[in-house]
Amino acid sequence: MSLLDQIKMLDDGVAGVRKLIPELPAGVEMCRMLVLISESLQAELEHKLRPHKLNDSEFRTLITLFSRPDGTSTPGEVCLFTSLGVTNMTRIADALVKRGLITRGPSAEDRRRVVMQITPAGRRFVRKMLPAMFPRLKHVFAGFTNTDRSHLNRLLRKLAYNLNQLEHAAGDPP
Amino acid sequence: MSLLDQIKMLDDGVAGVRKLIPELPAGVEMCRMLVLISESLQAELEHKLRPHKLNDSEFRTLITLFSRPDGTSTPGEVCLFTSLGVTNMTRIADALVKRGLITRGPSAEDRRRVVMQITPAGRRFVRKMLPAMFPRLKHVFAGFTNTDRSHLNRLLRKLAYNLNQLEHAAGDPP
DNA sequence: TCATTTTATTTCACCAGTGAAATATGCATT
DNA sequence: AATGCATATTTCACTGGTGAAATAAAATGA
Repeated sequence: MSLLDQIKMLDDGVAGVRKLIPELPAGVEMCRMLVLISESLQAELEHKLRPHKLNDSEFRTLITLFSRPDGTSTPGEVCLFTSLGVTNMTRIADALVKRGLITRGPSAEDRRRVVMQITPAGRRFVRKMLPAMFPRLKHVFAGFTNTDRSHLNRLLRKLAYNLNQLEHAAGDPP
Repeated sequence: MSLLDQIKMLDDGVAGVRKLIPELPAGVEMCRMLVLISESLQAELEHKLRPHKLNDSEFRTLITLFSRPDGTSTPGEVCLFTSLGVTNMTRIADALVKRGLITRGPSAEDRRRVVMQITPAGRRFVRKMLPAMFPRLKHVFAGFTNTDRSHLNRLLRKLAYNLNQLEHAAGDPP
């Protein structure tokens, strides 16, 4: 089923609920739509990655190392940038090491730490893969004017701000 | 780490990549931000559900049945509305049956089918749970004017439209 | 210095989603 | 009515994320 079909069914479903519970706030459809769009974006990315036998997590990890000045970082730090859970990092790094895209070894300064470093092959991979994604990425925003873009950016950040408050509020907002 | 922190790290990370690959299109941050927001929304919902020992999938399934005129549907149909995979439906229905929120039995007309029906307890549960979520849901859109809302709605649907085209295009867009 | 606490990574058991294949029924065509 | 195709659900093996606990090294400080 296509994304638009999914959204259609979502709208129908919410309409059905609203008939029974009219107080249902207006934002539900948008929240769910946002989730659907996000899933579709992820799927799009994974689709591009699959032929190379990498998944989103592994790619994000690789890119994070790529973007560091010296191409190195530690599992904990990578997780800060990628929003991945630390516990996954071991497995992800295992996979990248096996593919020869990064190396991993103990840190000299602090022996609790592990340093991950992108290899030349890893750098080549990123430099080849990333640009290959640009056309599709651009198409996602096709027909968006500059003000469209900046509106969307502003509204998403506002949403994030509100959500952030919710995270920190224990119970219901006043 | 809070959502705003995550977005901060995301922005920093993308900036780092852009230094090395300046052609990186403008939309990346927004795409990733969208995913982060979606994850946060999901987490928020699951947080509300956890005390009741239900997860998002189970709740969506329950609400779908709730919204049907006769409170019944089939696994396949529920999946259309919820965007869940059919293969998960067995397990999800198992859980809901065990909790006494739905019943499940063979269909009289078509014996390939299974009919799921929400129980009175299930209806009570929805009627109690849903309104409890409204305050937080409203807070997500706090500070949004009506035009904000309709802009966001329009832009998200436009995004969905573009993504939908990508799904159907085999390779890169022309 | 030695005990305590903090930090970094890993391991493990569990939960949830996925695609491929199995099963079972219905439907259509000969 | 028999064959083959379509539909609906389930099963299964696999992948990936999560929290709690294990491990190990550094930092703190009496």
